[in-house]
Amino acid sequence: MTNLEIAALLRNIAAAYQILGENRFKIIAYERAADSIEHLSSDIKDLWDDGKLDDIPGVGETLKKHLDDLIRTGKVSHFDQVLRKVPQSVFPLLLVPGIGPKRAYMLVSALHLDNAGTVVADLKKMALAHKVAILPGFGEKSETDILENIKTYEGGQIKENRMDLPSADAIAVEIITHLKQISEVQHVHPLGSLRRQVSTIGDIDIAVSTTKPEKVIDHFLKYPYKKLIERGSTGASVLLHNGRQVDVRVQRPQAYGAMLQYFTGSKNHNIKLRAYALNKGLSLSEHGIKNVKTDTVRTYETEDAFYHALGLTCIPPEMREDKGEIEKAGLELQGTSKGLPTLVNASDIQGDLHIHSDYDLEPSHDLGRNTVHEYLDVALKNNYEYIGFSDHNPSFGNHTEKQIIAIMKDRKAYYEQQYDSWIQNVFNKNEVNKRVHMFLMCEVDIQPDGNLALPTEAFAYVDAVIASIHSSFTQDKSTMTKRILTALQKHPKVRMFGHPTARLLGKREGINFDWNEIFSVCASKDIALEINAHPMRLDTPDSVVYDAIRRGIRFCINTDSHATDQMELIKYGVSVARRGWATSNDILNTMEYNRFNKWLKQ
DNA sequence: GCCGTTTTCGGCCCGACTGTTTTCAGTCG
Repeated sequence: MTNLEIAALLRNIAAAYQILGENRFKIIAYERAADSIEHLSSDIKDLWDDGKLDDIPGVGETLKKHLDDLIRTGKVSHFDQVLRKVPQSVFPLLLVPGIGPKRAYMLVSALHLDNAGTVVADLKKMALAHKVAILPGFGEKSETDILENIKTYEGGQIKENRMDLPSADAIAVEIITHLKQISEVQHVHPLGSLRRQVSTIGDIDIAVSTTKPEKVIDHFLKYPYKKLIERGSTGASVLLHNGRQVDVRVQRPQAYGAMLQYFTGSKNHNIKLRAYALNKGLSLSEHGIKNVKTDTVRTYETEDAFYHALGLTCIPPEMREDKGEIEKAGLELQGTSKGLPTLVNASDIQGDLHIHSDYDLEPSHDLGRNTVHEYLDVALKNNYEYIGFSDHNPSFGNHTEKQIIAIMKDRKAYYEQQYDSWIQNVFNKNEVNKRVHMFLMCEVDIQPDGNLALPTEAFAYVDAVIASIHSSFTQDKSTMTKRILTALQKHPKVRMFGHPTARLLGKREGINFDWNEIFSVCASKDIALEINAHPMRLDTPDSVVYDAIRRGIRFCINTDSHATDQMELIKYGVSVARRGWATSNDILNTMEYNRFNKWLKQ
């Protein structure tokens, strides 16, 4: 079962409990666990393998046992018992927006919608026949709303169809540009999962500070949208024509800090933070901090001031996932050395080591689209100290070993000649200063048997190799683990493991292997894991980065660019590192040239 | 059912919006 399927199952249990009138905190507990599992950035089976299911926020002894049964046997008898107590046709209805457990149960019972397979279509018929409006608690408006929402439901599940980060950025930039057209907008920030830089984004959340909330909301609603979801005095939500939801929330400038904090989340971070505050007699909301005893609310203009008022240093948004950041932020303010780590920044990056140029070495996979000179120009513009060209190896099937060796030799000569001519073009004689150094690398396929798709002799013509998997993704766990271990130890010039899980977000699940064994070999051979910054990959995943750092593993953040305009995507790789709590010491390509060179060619 | 820098028992994040209601329940984030 996937994380999403398990989350859905737990939500159904929560819904059943709600219908059955169970203790409401038990219901909340199931919902919270479902939320956590849905947003997990690693496969729950990996946590189960390591016996770390109760590391998941909201999963305790009981749920750990149930989940263990579920993963081992595919079923939990306690769950089945609970689910059997309510009509099965309520569950499909829960997927329709605006219909929760209570209303679903009411509709199913009152209208005798007994067929779980057709229940949504049956409800639609009933609504069209005006049989819904007459039910207690329903009315004309709810009947038309239900029809409207069924249409949305039929149009596809928006929730399962999350965006990559650049798509979300593009929408946010458009909305922000629109909002800034009026002078009443003082500050505006994208928040929610986008601000935390989660690997995929559902809704776009935006906060605005203003003294004229009504005017700002009116102006926001002039932006073209398909459907108004809701509108109130504190904000509005719309569905755009592209199917994406945008929530805009407004706040007075003097309380904007609380708004930023509240709207950035994550949900689990906020729940933990509010419980933490409650212990101190303080109640948190998007309006400020209330002293429970005196019932007075203080407002905060900035997030910094908001966290400080709780006795915490301001926690970077990428860390707000309830992984112990609140406790650490408290320690820091007490002056102990065990506070929050100083996260790596995009400006710390000194080079990009995974670049595909248009030099045709008859590779196994796609060529890049720009010339060596064009990439060097961008590297110079980015203030990089070095750049690594890592074209795919020449295809193994179409060449003899001898041919491959010859190709690699020619390639080395070509790159060196290109590099020399670039240096001469860019700098006049007096200024010759090789500010951008070049590494000649190669991204080499890890074959199904763990061999590398580059003859040993050809390694003489590269500085270093990135070993990556591009085929046979479905091998079983032990075969895959052995395959990777073999490849990483095949040649001393293998210095990085490229996009380790080979996942493509929303398209292809990651491959299955034993991370602990890979960590061990990376630690003993000082091999880096790549954080591939391509927004469809973001691989190594952030949760693995977090674990790996605790094992002493270091990383290299690369773009895997196939064109020069992709080099700017490095920022998304930096975000992954930050979400994994990486400092610049954990990221090898923050080192200046001499130190990096020494590491690469050790 | 979860959870602990005053607790292993006794609490549990907080508020907005909507529709159907005359004070609240359901849903959502």
